[in-house]
Amino acid sequence: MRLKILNWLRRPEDHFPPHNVVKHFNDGVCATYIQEKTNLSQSTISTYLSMMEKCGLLISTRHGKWSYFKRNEKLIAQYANTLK
Amino acid sequence: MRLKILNWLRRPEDHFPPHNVVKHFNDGVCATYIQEKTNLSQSTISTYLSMMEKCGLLISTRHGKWSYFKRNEKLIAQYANTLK
DNA sequence: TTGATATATCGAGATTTATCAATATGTTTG
DNA sequence: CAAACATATTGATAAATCTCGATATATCAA
Repeated sequence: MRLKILNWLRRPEDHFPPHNVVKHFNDGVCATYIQEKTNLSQSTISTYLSMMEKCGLLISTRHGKWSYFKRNEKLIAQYANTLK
Repeated sequence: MRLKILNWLRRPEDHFPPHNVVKHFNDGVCATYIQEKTNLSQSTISTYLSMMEKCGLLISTRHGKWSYFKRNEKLIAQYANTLK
């Protein structure tokens, strides 16, 4: 599921509805949208996203009550390279 | 540990002693050497290696009583690419 | 300030994984 | 063939992971 999330976040506009307040995906996608798309519980997604941030795979930005998550391309590229 | 094994098998001559009967690494490295290097039990390594073969990550060749394992570069490249 | 909404944390159960010892099977060699 | 050696399979346990519901915390909006 976390790999899927990483994939969706490559091009958020292809996988998520537009945000209502922040009118772009510059900081990624809000946790709620990700939760809805995965059908996992809110607590699970919250944990996943913060784990992934701690790992360096994601970058999170808080805008008011929402947390947005986007890929940390630099780190992801490094991971992928290590594996390769 | 399995990632380590995959790494060692990139250049067996850098990580394993030479084979006594089969005088090359053309088919990879025998299970015993891998087991010794990992310090995992024989049964664990046997299971790991056959899992990895089933996954397509390794190719195994039996020469007499020995089983040799080498990387399946084609499949590995595909995996790495998918992840990337 | 309060209620509503978004996210975070905690504690727990079910499932999966890592790993072993014991044993079985296969292969060579004297 | 029998002993010796290499590998495979089985059954088991401890640890890790997945995932949840309940609850806590943070933030906005009226």
